[in-house]
Amino acid sequence: MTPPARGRGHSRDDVVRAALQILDEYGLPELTMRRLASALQVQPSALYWHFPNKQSILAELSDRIVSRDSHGQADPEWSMRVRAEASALRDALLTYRDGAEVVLSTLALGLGSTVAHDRLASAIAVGGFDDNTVDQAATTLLHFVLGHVSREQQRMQFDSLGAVDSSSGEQQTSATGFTFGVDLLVSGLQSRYQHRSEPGVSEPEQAI
Amino acid sequence: MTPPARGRGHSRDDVVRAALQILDEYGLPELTMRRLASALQVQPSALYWHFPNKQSILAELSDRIVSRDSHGQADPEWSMRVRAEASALRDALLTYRDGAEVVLSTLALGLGSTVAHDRLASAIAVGGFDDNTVDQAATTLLHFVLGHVSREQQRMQFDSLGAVDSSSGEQQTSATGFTFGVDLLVSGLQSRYQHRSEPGVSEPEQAI
DNA sequence: ACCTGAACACCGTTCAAGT
DNA sequence: ACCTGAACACCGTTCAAGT
Repeated sequence: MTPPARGRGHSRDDVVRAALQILDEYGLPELTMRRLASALQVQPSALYWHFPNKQSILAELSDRIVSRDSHGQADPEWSMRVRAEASALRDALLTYRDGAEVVLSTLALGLGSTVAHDRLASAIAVGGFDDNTVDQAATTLLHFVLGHVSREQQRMQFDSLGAVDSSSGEQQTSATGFTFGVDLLVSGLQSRYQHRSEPGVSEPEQAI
Repeated sequence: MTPPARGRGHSRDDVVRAALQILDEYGLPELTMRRLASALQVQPSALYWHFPNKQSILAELSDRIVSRDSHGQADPEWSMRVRAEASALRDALLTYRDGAEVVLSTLALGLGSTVAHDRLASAIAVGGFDDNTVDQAATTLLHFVLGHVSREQQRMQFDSLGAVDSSSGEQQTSATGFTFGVDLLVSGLQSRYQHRSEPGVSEPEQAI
């Protein structure tokens, strides 16, 4: 099963991969249906056999960018797990040019999967918080990560055009700011709900 | 001083006010240069005498939306002040349809003023944190507020099209989620830096 | 100071028709 | 199953010229 069915034409996956390449190489504003079509040596209208519209292509890109799993083994400590998950998400977004913007705009339209939110949520859930807290905290953290990386990538693009000083400080400042924000949220969770977990080591407390 | 100089034509301010009205009435996707021009009974090219391009108009809108001051007198307690400032920003964004999106996209392009960030920062600064902490926390909070309200407005728009159940729960859930996120960040600040408060500034601030 | 007229170089999307 | 050809209904922006 999962039949190849490859006659001559392109598959849906070909479209997505070409789109990802244009995105990474030239950025989101250059990712047009016409340009994507010509990269596949096809008429623009041909794309509409594979996808109903441009936004659905962007939603697919968003899912692929975010779904790139990376992290090593999971830390038993929930707060470390949250940090690791947040960093993994940041890394995934940084993998493609304008990655955060793509995910952000897809989210703003209510499209795309919830995998990013869910990954953060399940890490937080290890801390034994109630479902509502887990969901809200995951949403807050997701907003922060997307906003932060979006600005990070914006600055990267800005710097790449006539940067005077692209020396040491910038990336460190970015990563430091990221860590700061994540830690702030983790601290907030710890201080307000720490009393819900037992003082032992790594015990199977969970929400769902 | 501040000469009227009103001959016959429109002022820069006329353009902005017309744009704000289109934004609020029909939403961001309908706010095109051509539509804006026709609302002013003018050719599209006339807009380029007032502004260099569309993005600069959006940046101006962003500033106006965010600059709407509202809050009553300032609470002496820094954490209450932060909550009030965050709520005021949310209210300002909710004043215009797609308000959060406009500000978010302007911020993403590195345009617009920093007044939103600065207001949050000065509220946090009352807590006596070091400059770096103030700046990072303000950025984190700003990202959260923009992300949250953006989703809120997206849902409002979605619900307005064929909503089955627009009854009680929704707005309460939204406002609750907002409060939760702000409180989470405030708690994070309190738990990690409470010991840093300055002796002579105001009064001893206390948590919870 | 403020705008017109006309054009340029694009967009996303639809749809009948082809193979 | 996958694509072409041609069109539709738009965009933002430029620029000489007008008053």
